[in-house]
Amino acid sequence: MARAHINSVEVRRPDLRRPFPRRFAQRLTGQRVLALTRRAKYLLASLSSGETLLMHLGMSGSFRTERDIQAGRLAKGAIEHSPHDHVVFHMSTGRRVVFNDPRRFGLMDLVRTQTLDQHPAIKALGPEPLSPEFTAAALARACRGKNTSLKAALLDQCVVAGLGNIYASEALHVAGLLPRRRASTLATASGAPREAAFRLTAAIKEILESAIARQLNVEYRDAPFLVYDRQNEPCPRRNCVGTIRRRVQGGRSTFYCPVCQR
DNA sequence: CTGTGTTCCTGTTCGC
DNA sequence: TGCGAACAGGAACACA
Repeated sequence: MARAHINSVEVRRPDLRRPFPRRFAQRLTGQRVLALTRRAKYLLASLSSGETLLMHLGMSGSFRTERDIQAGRLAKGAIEHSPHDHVVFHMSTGRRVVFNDPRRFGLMDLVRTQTLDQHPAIKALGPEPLSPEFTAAALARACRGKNTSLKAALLDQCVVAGLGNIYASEALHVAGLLPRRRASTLATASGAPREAAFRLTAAIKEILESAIARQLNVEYRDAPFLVYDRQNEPCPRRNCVGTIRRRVQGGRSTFYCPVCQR
């Protein structure tokens, strides 16, 4: 849990995907970070001011921390820095937290912690996939009557929060479901979950848990995916003779096995 | 309202 | 080697 103070903040450009909120640096300066949490793909730092710093990495964003070497006697502007280091938090611990984002699809906003749930980016989010609330029944309900594909439904953050393009393909493969299958086929006419909904819910939980475990283990961090980025390779499922295909769906690459996914 | 396509931006990789 | 095209892990927005 974080307890450091933000001594100062450098904001090196006026915007990322959207403008920084007004008086951004001033509102952060001197604040203590009470907690660092997450909702879907949003990082949340709750501050002693009663505001929460809401951050999103977009596609190319990242944070790093390093020892905060003070400018000292160097002239202002004499320090070289990466053109994509857009925000630097100077912390009371003597370290700095640097936000780097070449494509600038990231996002930072400040919202009152009390009304965080009303924030437009947060309020429409569906259940966390690893929470007990994310069940086959919940998934079926969210997909009931949806004319769109399963792949699109999984990327819809209202249906389930936090799945991205890679793990949508991975989960559909584990569940044995075709990405283009209609989302509505997860539910019966009355909205009850069909077997496919149970399989997909379990597959999502399984794929995310193993992904997290992998990220926690340096040795396996770069292990290959099951189907993502593996077009023309043999299907990894035991006894399946299929070949992984790639197709563009809703403008995003989708990978699947046409033999074992139905 | 629902579903699909476009757009934001820059870096890397691929094919000629 | 150089060059342009295609593509990249996200989500807001415009539009049919």
